[in-house]
Amino acid sequence: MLNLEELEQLVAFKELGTLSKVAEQFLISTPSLSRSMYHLEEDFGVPLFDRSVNRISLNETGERAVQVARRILITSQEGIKEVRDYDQSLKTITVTSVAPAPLWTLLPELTIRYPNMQIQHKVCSTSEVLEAIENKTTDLAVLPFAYEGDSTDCLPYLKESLDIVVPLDHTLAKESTVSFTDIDGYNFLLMNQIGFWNDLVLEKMPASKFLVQSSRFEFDELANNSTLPRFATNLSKDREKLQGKRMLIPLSDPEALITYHLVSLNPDIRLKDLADKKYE
Amino acid sequence: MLNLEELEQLVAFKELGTLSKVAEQFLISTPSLSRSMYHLEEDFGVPLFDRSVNRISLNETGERAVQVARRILITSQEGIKEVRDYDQSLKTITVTSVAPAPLWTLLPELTIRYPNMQIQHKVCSTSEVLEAIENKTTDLAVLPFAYEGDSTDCLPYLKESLDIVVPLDHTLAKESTVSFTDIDGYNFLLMNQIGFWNDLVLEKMPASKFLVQSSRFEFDELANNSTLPRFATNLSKDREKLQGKRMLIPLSDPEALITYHLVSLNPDIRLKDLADKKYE
DNA sequence: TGATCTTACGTTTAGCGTAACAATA
DNA sequence: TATTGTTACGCTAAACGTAAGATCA
Repeated sequence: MLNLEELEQLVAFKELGTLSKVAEQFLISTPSLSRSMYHLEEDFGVPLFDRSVNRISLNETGERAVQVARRILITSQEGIKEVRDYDQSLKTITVTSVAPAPLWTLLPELTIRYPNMQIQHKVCSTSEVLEAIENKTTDLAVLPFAYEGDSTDCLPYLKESLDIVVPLDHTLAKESTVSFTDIDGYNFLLMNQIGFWNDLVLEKMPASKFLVQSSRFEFDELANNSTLPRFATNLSKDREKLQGKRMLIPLSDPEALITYHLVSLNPDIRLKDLADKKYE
Repeated sequence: MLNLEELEQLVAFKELGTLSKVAEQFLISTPSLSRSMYHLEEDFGVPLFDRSVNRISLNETGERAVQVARRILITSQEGIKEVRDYDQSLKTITVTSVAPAPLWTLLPELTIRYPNMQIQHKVCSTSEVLEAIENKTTDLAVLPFAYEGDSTDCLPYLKESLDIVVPLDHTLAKESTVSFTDIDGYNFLLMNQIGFWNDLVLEKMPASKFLVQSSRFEFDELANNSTLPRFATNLSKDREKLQGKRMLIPLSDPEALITYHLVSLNPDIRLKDLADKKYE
């Protein structure tokens, strides 16, 4: 039966050319390696080397055996990785959400309810979340609408409504509500990595330009020290930081009020334990 | 590093269910197997089993590890076979011919010239021989025409011309030559496994029916004890067996006289040593 | 009570390194 | 003469089997 370590030595011999160098690399003696090479010939059942008294080299069959050895070693290494990854996946709950807000309550809840599990989360676009559901590459998904899978577990979780934040002397500041049509054309400050909302405002406000920020710190600095309007929601953490210098105006469009739905792809995670009770 | 024998034991455990049965099959003790299973968990680096005090079973990761183990073992077994086959191919000269006649001289010549090599031969249709050349699955090929490969070694080898053999009182017996058109419609006795000639007569004599024989003995019996016409060539071994009871009539069509060409796909086999000197 | 798995323990053996040797460049 | 591969030999560590123990059906 083949021995994977000897196969590695065979591949190393192909690359280094002499047993001495292989011995150096593997930190073993040359006699040991010499024996390994004989052993390989026994295992394959055919001669793999041309030998003169102090010279050993691969024959044609040996060259082929090196290719075969590489293939077996790769299969083995990938196999180990596959098993380890699978083991890890059993210990990890993966959450994929269209927006960050639902994660603020969901992740702590998961941490408490599954204390032995690692929680992994990701915010991305609606289409990417749907893809993750179809491919079952996530345990838990958060969508801005109900998922119409056959037997897929799906429950409403949270409502979020979009507002705009403008300086008190802004043209729009006198309005009590605005629509996307009203604000289309104004340039907005926009935080990156907010998944779903990104796509929505880009679609609804084609005439606007967005100053997209990836860093929260820089976003906050710009938000407080410029007259550029930005977005907020009923769940925004910085809702109270307006300090009377900014005005909050809700968006009247129905698309600006969405209900997040949880989708569970993992039978071990029951949504009834997680979903807000007011939806029961 | 993984051990292939332990992987086999893992697969066997999946199939047999208990270590005792695996131990029986592998002719080793159960403690040894118990240790192997612990060792596998070390190699993969993750738990593979659920253990109670006198019960061991695969967990989810273990089931996945069994699939991985099967894959590695198959890769390994196929690899060994590949190397052995390759080694064998280096010791074998494969000859693929469109007809048997060229082999009668070619095979003995090869046996003498390459005494350490096994000679393997096969007679098949022209298209199959061409395929073998393209795929390089043969060392030596015999075609009924010259092969127009770029740098491919190709030399003429032998001429063969087709005759028909009829009883003395046959309608055609008075002719000194015949064409395929003349004999189309007559039913013929035909030996199987003559490759190229089969295809030719079937193409040239669409109105004829052929009584195909696979056994040389039965063919000879029918040939001598029926009035059915058959084919022969200038190289036929049974040419002298006519005993005055049958008549040989050559075919006049140019297609009935062909020149066999040797094609070598193996640089170690030089055609100059094999091809008939009269073509030089 | 029989079947199953694990632990403990003594033994065997397979594999390793050192030393020595032969041959090459 | 330095480098390389193989053989010989003694030793170590890994692997094995037997025996014994614990648990479950």
